[in-house]
Amino acid sequence: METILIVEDDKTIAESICFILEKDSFNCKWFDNGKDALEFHKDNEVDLILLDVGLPDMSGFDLLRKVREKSNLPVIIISARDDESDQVLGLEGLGANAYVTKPLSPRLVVAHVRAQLRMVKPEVKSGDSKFSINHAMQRVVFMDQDLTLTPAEFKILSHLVKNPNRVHSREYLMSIIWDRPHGSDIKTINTHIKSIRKRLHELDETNEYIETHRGIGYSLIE
Amino acid sequence: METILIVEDDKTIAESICFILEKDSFNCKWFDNGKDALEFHKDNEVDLILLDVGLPDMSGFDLLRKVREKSNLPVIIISARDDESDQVLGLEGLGANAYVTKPLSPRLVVAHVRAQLRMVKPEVKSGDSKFSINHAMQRVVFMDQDLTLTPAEFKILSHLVKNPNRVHSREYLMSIIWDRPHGSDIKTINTHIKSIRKRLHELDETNEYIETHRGIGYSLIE
DNA sequence: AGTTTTGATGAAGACTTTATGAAGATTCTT
DNA sequence: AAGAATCTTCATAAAGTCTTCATCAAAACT
Repeated sequence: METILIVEDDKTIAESICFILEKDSFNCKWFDNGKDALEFHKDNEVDLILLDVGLPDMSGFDLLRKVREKSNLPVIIISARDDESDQVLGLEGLGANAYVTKPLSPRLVVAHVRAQLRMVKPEVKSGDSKFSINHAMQRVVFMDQDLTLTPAEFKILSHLVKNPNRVHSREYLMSIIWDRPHGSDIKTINTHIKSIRKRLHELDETNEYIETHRGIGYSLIE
Repeated sequence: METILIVEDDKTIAESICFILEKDSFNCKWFDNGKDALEFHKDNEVDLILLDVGLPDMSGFDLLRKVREKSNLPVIIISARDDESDQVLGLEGLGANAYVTKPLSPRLVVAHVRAQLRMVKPEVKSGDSKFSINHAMQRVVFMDQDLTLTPAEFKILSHLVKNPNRVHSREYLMSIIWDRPHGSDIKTINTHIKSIRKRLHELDETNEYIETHRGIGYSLIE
């Protein structure tokens, strides 16, 4: 599920956007200031940012600049001002991906969000990957065969399959296994990865599909 | 060079957009009707479409639908109407990527074009450097190939790539590797630079990309 | 030219992170 | 409640990475 980060100091607006997005089965995280949002972005996997440029603690543009130092993810700017030079600065200078002006309709926001995410994650579905997901059966299909996985293994592997070719930190993979915080050892993930690899090897000796990124986490290679 | 297809029946608008885009070194192709534009798109490589929804022969939405049957390329809709349900239909239903309303400023159009192309072709962005950063995989891309780097090497090289053509002291590069103060020998950096150079040489014998500045530090040359 | 300083290089060892197998703890099923 | 499956922890092995050191080469200085 995609995580959308909303940075918006107007609670009413934020809540209505969140409400719509979550009804559309996005995972929504709201911050009313730039500092906390940056913090969250640093430690968590975020798929898109909705950013109000008029924040109390720092300019939205500053926040965007900071985000862009580290990542490339889609950012949609929300602005009260329909000011052209602001738009150009945001889009061109700082690398925002879209710009919507207030008053904004929730439907339109969702439309923009979808339009951006469609570009970033085009081939979640049936590419020529050796993997696919059978949600109904809670199974991952690998080379046309159903993999027998434990619940934790399924959560991890299906996430990797949905987001291949990118690194996922152990912390993030942990958060996928548990709904609520759980003070377990981060190395637990190593063990789960080990058993997933073992199951994959039973069907395909030759290749290594899960790659280790030292000091960071794991990724699935297509 | 990127080819932009403009579908717009107002000659004045089309010309001014073309003028700006070509000054920005895009290759621009203008059609005043949907049929010819579709024809062109079928036989030529197009990187982005700027589409006026109010066309004489067919609705821009129909054109968009036809384009989407075959390809996924970014489409920016130009509309005289600031009508929300049109926007939602274009963005969500038909898969447009952005929506701008008239009257439109050329600078803003270029900003939107760049914002879209940046997503599709990440390397188009600033300059034609041989380096870019693959954030998702925590890798530096050099001449279209992923470099395998250790964590310390990635931290150093990605910093150099983000800030090319300027000298970075060893002290500063050290501070990038460690979060907290760490009483290590400053010459450690020399060794890291050595191994980064070695990896670069494996892909490109001829050139020297990292320059030594005696008594100061290192810089990356573009 | 000779001396001094600074950087490059290759290799060794210390250190850190990950893999692995197995045991204990927990949860689920029957 | 017993048994099975799963999850977590732990100890140890293995792999990978970082730092240091000795030596050589290059540049700067006298």
